[in-house]
Amino acid sequence: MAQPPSRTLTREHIAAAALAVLEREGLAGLSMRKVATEVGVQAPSLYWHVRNKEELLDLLGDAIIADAEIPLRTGDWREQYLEYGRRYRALLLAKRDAAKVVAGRLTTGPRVLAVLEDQLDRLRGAGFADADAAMASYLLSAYVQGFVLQEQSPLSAAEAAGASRGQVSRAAGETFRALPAETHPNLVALAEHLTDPDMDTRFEFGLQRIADGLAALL
Amino acid sequence: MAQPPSRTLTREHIAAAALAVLEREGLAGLSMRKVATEVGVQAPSLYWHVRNKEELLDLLGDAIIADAEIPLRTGDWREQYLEYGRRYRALLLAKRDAAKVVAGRLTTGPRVLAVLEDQLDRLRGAGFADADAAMASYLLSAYVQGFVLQEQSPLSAAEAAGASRGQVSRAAGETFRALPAETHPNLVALAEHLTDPDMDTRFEFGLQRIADGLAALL
DNA sequence: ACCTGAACACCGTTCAAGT
DNA sequence: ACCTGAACACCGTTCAAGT
Repeated sequence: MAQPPSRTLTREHIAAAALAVLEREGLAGLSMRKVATEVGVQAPSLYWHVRNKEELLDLLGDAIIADAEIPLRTGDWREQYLEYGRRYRALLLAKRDAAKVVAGRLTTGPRVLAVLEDQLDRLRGAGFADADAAMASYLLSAYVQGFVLQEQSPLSAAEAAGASRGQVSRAAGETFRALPAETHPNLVALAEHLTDPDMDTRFEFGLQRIADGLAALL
Repeated sequence: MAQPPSRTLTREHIAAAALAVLEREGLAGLSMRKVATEVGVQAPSLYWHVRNKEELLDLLGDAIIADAEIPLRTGDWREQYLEYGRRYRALLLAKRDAAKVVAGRLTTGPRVLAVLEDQLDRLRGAGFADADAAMASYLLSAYVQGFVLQEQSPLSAAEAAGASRGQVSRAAGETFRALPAETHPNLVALAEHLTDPDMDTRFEFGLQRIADGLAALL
C-alpha cells in the first residue's frame, strides 16, 4: 500500500496512486488522504504537487485515457469511426467509475490529442467539411460518455446491495409490465426491450445510427 | 431560508429544498445539513424520510425532470423525436448541475413515464420495430445527457475563476493553434471549429445525425 | 410517528514549522 | 524544495432520547 523508498514524489506517481484507489474504493471513496497514504506520504504533502482535489481528478482523468490507441487504418472512415467509439467505451469500462471521472472534464494528454488528430484527419479525408468533422468528433464522445455513464452506474438502490445486473433489469421489466395497460400500453409491451441488459447491442445500435446519419452528409 | 411552520415534513418538501440548495450552492455544495436547515429541521431528521443521501439525490433527480412535458403531436415522428431531444436538453440546462444529478440515475416519476410512453408510441406508429423503438429512446437520452454534461461543466480550471465561456474557448483555440503543424495539422486547422462556443448548433448537429440514422431504418 | 443532541469517523484545505 | 503535525470547518450517519 505505502510506497516505500520511491524518492521524489511526482505528479505521475500521484496519478497512478489515485488510479489504484479509484479501482479499490470507487470515486466516492477516493479521498486526498487515501491517495496520500497510497503514495506513502501525509495528505497535506499532495498540495505541493497539486492545487486541490479538482486538479488531482484532472490528473486521474488523463491517466484513465492515457492508454488510448489509434486504431489501424483499415477499412473506410465509417469503420474507423465505429472503432473509435468502441475503443473509447472499452477504455472507460476498463476502469471503475471512469465515465464519472472523465465526463465533463477536458482531457488534453498527448495520447488524446494524437487520437483526435487522427480522427479529424480521417473524417476530412473522407470529404467532411471542416465544421462537420469537428462536430462529428464531438458527437461521438458525447454519445460514448453518456452511454457508459449509464452503463457504469448502479441501476438503482438495488445497486451494491448485491443484486446482479440481470436481476435488476428483470425487476425493472416487472415494474414496466405492471403498469396499467390502458394508460401505458407501449411501456407494457416493450418492457422486455426497454430493460434488456445486453449493453453491447444497445451501444452498437446507437453507434450505427450515428455513423449512418453522418454518412448521409457526404 | 428556514421553512417556518409548514408542519408535517414530506418527501416533496425535502425534494423542493434540495432543489433550492442545488440552485444556490451547486451539487458539490449540497449537503444533508444544508437541505435540513433549508427545510427547517435538524440533519438527522431527514433520515426518517430518506434512507441516505443517495436516496435524496434520487428524489432530486425526479424533481428536476418533473416538469417534463409531452410535445404536441404536430409534425412527423422525426420532428417530434428532435423536439424530445431539445426539450430534454432545455430541462437539464434550466437547473444548475442537473445533468450531473440525473446522469446514471434511473428516474421513474409519473411525468417521465408519460413522456416515455408517448415517445415509444410515436416511434412504433412510425413503423419502427419494437426493439428499435426502445433503443432509439435510449440513444436519445444517452446523447442528451452526455452532451449537457459537457455543456454544464466548467471547461477547465479557468472555471469559476470568472473567465467567460467565450474567453475560455478562445484560449482553448489558442492551445490547438499553437500545436506543431507537422504533427497535428488537423487540430491546428480546425482549432476554430473545435472550440466554437455555439452549443446550440453543436447539439442540433448531433441530433439531426441521429434522427437521420434512425430514418434510414424505415 | 417524527424530531433532536450528541457523538463517531471521516472529509478538504491551510499554515506554521521542520529538514 | 519538499514534507509533516496540528488544526479548522465541514461532512454522512447512528442512536439513544425526547415528545
